[in-house]
Amino acid sequence: MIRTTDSRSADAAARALYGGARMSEQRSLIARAVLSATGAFTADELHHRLRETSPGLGLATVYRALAAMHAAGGVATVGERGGSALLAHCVRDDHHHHLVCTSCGDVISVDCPLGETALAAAARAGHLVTRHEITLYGLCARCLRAGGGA
Amino acid sequence: MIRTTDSRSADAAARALYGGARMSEQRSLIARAVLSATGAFTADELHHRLRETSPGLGLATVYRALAAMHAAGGVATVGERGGSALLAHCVRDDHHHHLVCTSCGDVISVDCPLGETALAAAARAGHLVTRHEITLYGLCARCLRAGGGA
DNA sequence: ACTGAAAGTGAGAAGCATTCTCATCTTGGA
DNA sequence: TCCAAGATGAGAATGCTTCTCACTTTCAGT
Repeated sequence: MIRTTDSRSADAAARALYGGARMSEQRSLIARAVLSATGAFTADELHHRLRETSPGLGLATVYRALAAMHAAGGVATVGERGGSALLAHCVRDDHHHHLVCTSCGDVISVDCPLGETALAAAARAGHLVTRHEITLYGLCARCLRAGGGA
Repeated sequence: MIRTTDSRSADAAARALYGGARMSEQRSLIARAVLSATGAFTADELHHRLRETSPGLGLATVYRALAAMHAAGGVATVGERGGSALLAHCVRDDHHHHLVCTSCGDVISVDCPLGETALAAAARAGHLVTRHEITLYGLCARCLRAGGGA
């Protein structure tokens, strides 16, 4: 395997994304691309990015690696863009959601805004909420300052 | 056009779903199926249901009619099931969300649980939330009483 | 280091929901 | 009634994602 500078710590971080499963050179590359990604990405975007340095990498491999990381909690689905799932690197293991910046694509983790009281209306009516999905879109602080609000 | 009992009021209700656009026999049938649906449905489910009485009805026609109703605000996307979009009849024109009963498929409209304070965390960090999507899954009061919680 | 079974890979086919194309009706205002 | 805009049905096309298959790589146990 070709090793680059800082490969040991990068390997450890990459391996962590898969939750300790078997590691291949391709999965390592994919994990590093996920770790170095700024913000959200689609599987296809990640594949294109990786193709620049690894022309032989298959799209199915990217999907499989992302699925493995998803299962291990290393990446999360944070929304959708143009019909494709938007993914992002995520290490928080507590319950939270994501704010996707529609300007730069960056992803900010936010605490779940749904508390006991917020769901009181449903509870009062006798319903039980067992699962919820929240996706937030907006502008991150940087883009907001840069004039995104103009 | 074949007319059934109560067709005049049904027509009016059906027409309203499209927001006053041109009306065809097929669109009328589709709108009535939407109005009589109990809970959420996918485009394909609706098509199958309609096929029983209207064998010639095309799937594309159902998709087009649903898109028209969606644009007019007569139906809303309330979640997803097995890769297909879950739709439901919805007439509330204020901002709200939907609770999909995972047992019977019924859909309950709920007020948006996100208030000013709920988004304070994002605001404090300097971010701006411009759009959000919330999908709630759980059990409706009826299924809960019927032992769904067992 | 060697071995073998389990797991990963690449290419392309397949699956699926949804949209588009096009020739042919319908609709509804003039 | 007339007719242009709009709707329809069948199937092709599209795009995302998953599966298949033959082959290669990984790694625990030796």
